[in-house]
Amino acid sequence: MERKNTEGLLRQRLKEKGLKVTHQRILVLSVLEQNGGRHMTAEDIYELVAEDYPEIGLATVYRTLQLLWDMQLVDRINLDDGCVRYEIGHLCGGETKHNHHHLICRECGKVIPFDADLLDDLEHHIEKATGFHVLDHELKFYGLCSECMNKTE
Amino acid sequence: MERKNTEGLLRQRLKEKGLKVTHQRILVLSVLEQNGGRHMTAEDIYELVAEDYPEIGLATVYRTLQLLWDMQLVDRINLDDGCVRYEIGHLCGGETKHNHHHLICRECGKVIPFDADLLDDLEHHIEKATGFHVLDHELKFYGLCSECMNKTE
DNA sequence: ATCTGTGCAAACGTTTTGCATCCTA
DNA sequence: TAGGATGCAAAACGTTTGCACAGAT
Repeated sequence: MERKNTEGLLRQRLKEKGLKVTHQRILVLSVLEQNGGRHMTAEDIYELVAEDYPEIGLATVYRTLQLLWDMQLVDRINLDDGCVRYEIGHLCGGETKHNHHHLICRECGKVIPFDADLLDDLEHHIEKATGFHVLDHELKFYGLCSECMNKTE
Repeated sequence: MERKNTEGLLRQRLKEKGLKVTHQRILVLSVLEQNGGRHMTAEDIYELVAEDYPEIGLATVYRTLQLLWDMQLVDRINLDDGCVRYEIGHLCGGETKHNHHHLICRECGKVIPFDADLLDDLEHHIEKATGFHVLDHELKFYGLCSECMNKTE
């Protein structure tokens, strides 16, 4: 599977918009890239970037994540635990083609990733029916995980 | 379409759990029932209940919504605008059988409801493959609405 | 009479903002 | 060197919690 140069993509898009390439922006994206499978909070990212670049501020991380999201370089997920999470964007050529969804247990709160790719048809249908151009989706299932099911019954 | 007596359902479930039937609980559910199509924040609900029952507190609304959600009498939606929203539960026999999803425009933030019912197969597949018992789902599509598409190009 | 539920206000944790300074272009 | 970007601290925001009192069973 082809893998794009994510940093190069960032540089290019910043240039297009007349924005500046800073260490902080490069580092935030690079941390997300190196943690492909994880769903990271701003705080998580802040701590990891701070290992290499201790003078970074949390506010900068928030501002950068917003920017990267606007540019479609990162994906956003909300697991209903009070903070937004980020991961490297599916457009960046990460191995997860963003067909993974989440099963959230109502009882114990566990989050189980689940892969499926039945949404492409639906996206095409939406585009035809409404003129809305779909870029991304977020699908969550709520219910009871097998352990909690057994405990309850 | 059959329509259940939602208040009766609440009374019954409270009794089952040994919890008390209070005006506040009845009123919160009834406001949600009367605003079937809307996605209401705790604040919205608080203000409407307060018209009939001014002494209610916002904390009670939050506690009640949590309770109603635990009992599966209301659905929760997160439209990424910083607050959780609620609507009358699809189990209560509301006319929306909860096959309506949301298209969120990245440009202007508009939220467009969209009906589709292609998720039942996927839910069955999940139950078989993982043992996770699905009760509910939340599906959001992010992209560009037709107006913003035309503006950009 | 008991014990859950409530209202109020304070606390909480995440995210945003104002402003002086820094640094990329 | 000019204007966007940053770090810091304070503010803002939705939501939760502690506690004394009220009210349902």
